[in-house]
Amino acid sequence: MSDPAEADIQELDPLERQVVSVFVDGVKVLGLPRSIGEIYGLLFISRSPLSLDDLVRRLKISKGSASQGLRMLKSLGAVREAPGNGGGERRTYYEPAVELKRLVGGFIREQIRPHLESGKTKIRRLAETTETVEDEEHREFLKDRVERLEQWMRSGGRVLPILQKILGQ
Amino acid sequence: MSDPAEADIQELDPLERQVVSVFVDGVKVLGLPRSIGEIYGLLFISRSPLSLDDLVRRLKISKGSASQGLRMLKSLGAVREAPGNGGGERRTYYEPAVELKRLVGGFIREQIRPHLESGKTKIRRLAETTETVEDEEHREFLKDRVERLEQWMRSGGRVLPILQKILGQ
DNA sequence: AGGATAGTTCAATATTTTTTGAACAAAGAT
DNA sequence: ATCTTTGTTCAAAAAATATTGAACTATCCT
Repeated sequence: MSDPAEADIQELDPLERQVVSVFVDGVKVLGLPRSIGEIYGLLFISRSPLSLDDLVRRLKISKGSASQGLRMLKSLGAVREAPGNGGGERRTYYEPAVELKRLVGGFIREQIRPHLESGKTKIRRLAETTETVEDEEHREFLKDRVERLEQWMRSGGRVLPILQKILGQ
Repeated sequence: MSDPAEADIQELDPLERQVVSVFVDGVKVLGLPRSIGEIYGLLFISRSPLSLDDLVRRLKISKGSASQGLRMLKSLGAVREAPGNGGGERRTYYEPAVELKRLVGGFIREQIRPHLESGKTKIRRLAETTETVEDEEHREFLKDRVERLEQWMRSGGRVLPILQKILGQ
């Protein structure tokens, strides 16, 4: 069942390690866990799709980590299941999405938008609280600040599509 | 020396708590520690500049946290020392920078650019490693991937100034 | 049905990051 | 010169986050 010629490859070679390290750094900037970077990095530099088990073996991470990592990467649209490995193959193989547009889109959709939304909600509530302040001068100051927050949110909303457009090339 | 009427204000009022909470969420998205959000948030909603000691008392954080937090916020250009509180005042007071342009600029300069730079360096080294691969077909595949990484970095570099421009309004 | 292989879930553990607090440094006041 | 107030530093403690691994579910194969 096992193909020794492939199964024996365990450790990452130096080049693979370099690539993984680039992505580990990359995802850290985005606030995602290291395992995400490792998984995506290895997929990115592999010529053929890898199974969950390949990732576990080669990266020496737990099955749990690999499973959760793949789930998140799928939700971000950063990996997809490799299409039709013909006949009776049960295991699923994964390949990376390598178009920046798609990666950025997924990140914005999954990680940025939700926070922007919940921020807007909080700020709306804040605006209401502001109204109840008795002292007029103070109230005007607060309104001014809340107004500014709302402006920031609007700018944020405007900038995302533009970001996507520029990075989709 | 102490002005009881002011010094007695300890707890944050509900509105202040709401604002602080918005900023705590906000900085979390950016990958900055909660204390940064608390400090900036309280400054943002305060009508007059606050001293390090005010922050410690009102936010119930340690002097160390306040000091380090203020240092980071200064480096980001997100707070500045309040100008000339006249005569013999030794303590320094801080006020927030409230222009989005400045905040975004500081964040990009301090948090994004350095990572972009070190990423580029790593990728340059990677390109060299790629050259040493014997098998031509494999080498060509790797070159293709590294090329793509370089493209991503270029896109990143191009997008930052545009971001700043759009948010500077 | 029973066995084997693939993959998921989640409580416990490990790691990383942040915060604290006490010692220290700087500088004005007496 | 010494005391006092203000602020900084950094090792240790606490909190937050990620990873593990074992129990579980699903599905295919005989």
